[in-house]
Amino acid sequence: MKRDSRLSSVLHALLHMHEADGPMTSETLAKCLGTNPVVVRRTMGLLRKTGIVTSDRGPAGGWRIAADLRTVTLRQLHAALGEPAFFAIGNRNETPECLVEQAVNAALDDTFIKAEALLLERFSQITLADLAADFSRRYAERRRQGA
Amino acid sequence: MKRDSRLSSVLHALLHMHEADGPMTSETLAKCLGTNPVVVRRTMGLLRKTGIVTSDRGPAGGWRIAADLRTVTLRQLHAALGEPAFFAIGNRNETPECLVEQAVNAALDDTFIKAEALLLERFSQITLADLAADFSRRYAERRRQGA
DNA sequence: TCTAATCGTAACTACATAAGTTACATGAAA
DNA sequence: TTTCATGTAACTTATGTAGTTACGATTAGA
Repeated sequence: MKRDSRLSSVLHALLHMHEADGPMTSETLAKCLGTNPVVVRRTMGLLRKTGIVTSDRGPAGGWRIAADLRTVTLRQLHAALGEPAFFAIGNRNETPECLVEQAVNAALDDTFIKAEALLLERFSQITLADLAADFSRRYAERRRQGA
Repeated sequence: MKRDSRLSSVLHALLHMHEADGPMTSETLAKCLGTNPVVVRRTMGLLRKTGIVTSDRGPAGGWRIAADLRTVTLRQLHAALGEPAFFAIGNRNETPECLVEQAVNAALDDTFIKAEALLLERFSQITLADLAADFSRRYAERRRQGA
């Protein structure tokens, strides 16, 4: 099963945009991510709808961050992407008549609901500013080691 | 992305086998699950490899549970199925050069590793006997309510 | 106004994987 | 020997992200 890597992609893109002076084009971002400009536009377009980024056409156009990094959480980004499913495992039938299957679903649902709550909770606590700070630490560390 | 429902399926099948007197055929199990006998054989075959069930060919053949329900956990069943991925979301690139992407991966990995640990922990605490008992409660409840 | 840069988007292909299906070989019981 | 049942290969279907091609729309600047 192919994994959805859009959250990873937009985080990567947003941090590069944060480091950049002006707007970044889909072309440039695509090179950073190792993908295609159309994929970038398609995915970033979802963030534009919620006001996290803006885009401008024409020469000197491109993508810019439109929000304070301290206020944008991973949870908001996940929501902006349409809240894709976290889990690759699920029930065979969500509303079964069979009592056996109801017992099975109850056990699995209980577990997955708790795991999803944990994920959402953590996602709501991590901001873009946190990631930017972590990048800065890694950058300083690499320079310190002369790499 | 299509969800893997094999764990749900084998749990459903195992509880029906537990309730049954003798062995159950792939045909019968397929009807319980609303699927195809070949799918049943393919999936149950994975459990046979780890000794959780046995199968016999010929007339009066079929599938039987070969383990004590109190000793079989959801974690063991997940392992028997080949430890399919829990998450439908992942990193774009698992071993990036880019420091930005490393920071992104670190944040996501930290969250997903903790969630996976929670899932495995809970799965290791739930046995087939627990599910069978829950089914019995539901069954008694339905009878009590005259349904 | 013309040109080039850039996004917006439709339409199609590629890919991965569980599930479903068909077909047939293998083996066991009566 | 017949029948029932599993074992398994091979193929199709379903689903959704990712990748690609193509082209229209918009904008800055000469």
